[in-house]
Amino acid sequence: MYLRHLGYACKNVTLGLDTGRSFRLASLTPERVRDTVAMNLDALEAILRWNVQQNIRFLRVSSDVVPFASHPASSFDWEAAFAERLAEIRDYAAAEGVRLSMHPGQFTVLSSPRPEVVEAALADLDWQARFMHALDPDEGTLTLHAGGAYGDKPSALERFAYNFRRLSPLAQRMLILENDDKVYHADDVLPLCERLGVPMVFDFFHHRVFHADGRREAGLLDVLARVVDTWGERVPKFHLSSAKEGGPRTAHADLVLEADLQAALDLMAQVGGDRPFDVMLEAKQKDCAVLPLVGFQQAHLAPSP
DNA sequence: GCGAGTCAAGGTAGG
DNA sequence: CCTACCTTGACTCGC
Repeated sequence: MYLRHLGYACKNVTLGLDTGRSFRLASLTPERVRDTVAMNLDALEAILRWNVQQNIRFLRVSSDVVPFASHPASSFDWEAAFAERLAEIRDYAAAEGVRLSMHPGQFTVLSSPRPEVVEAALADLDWQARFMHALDPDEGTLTLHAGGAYGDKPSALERFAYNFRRLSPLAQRMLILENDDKVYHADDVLPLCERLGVPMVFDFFHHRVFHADGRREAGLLDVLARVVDTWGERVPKFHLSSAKEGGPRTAHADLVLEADLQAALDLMAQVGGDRPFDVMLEAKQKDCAVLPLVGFQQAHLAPSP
């Protein structure tokens, strides 16, 4: 397999632009939401144009792009107000072959035993699926973690599966599941993905943090092959970070070491098959982590026929 | 203009 | 029971 796109998340350090500016709930008015969404979409388009100039074609849009979108106190209809603007950006991204994604945050939990938490998560995933569909209907994804364990992981997984089926068809189609660094590792997430027919985004860094002793490396190729299978005809997506030196072992570094990317590419080469995959770099310095690796990425693209 | 206090939301680990 | 951590700063107020 060969690397297609490298991407980064939510904001651009070089340009000083952020797709997820927000404000306090106390300041919530329809006008404030409208102004903020307009600003975030302008930032998104400027970032996309800069990215294309740098040959970067993969970006995560912040889940705050529409502040309080699923909050009961908000009545702003972003779909009606920004239909044309979203279509413009969608057309630009499509013309340039740009892939987009979103990643609902830590509060979006489908496995929770608390009904109000699950209801909020369903509403959250629903609007983000519609937003993602408006921008990247073909390859857009919503990345989610499996949530908490609550002292009984099998029951939590059952709740996840049950609540997954309560999502809108669009949200079900856009959702993908990621292994985390302390509760649901790849061996938990992969069977869930296979059971639900949901693609799995494999996070190399979380996997390494979880298996710090290295003893999981033996079966890793089999896991990766199954991860790729969960994507069917779609292009698989991976997450990669380097460890922050001296920080907590789960912390992301400012940049991504070329050696860490190379290690991931070596593994993927061993998985085999002539098909592409994308890698989202999760690093503090965002675009600055991707830039030095773009040339590296070009060298690993499949040769043109 | 600036520094300090605060922010919608969940969950885990450790004391 | 409480705090720090994931994340993740940056918004908002009061001076």
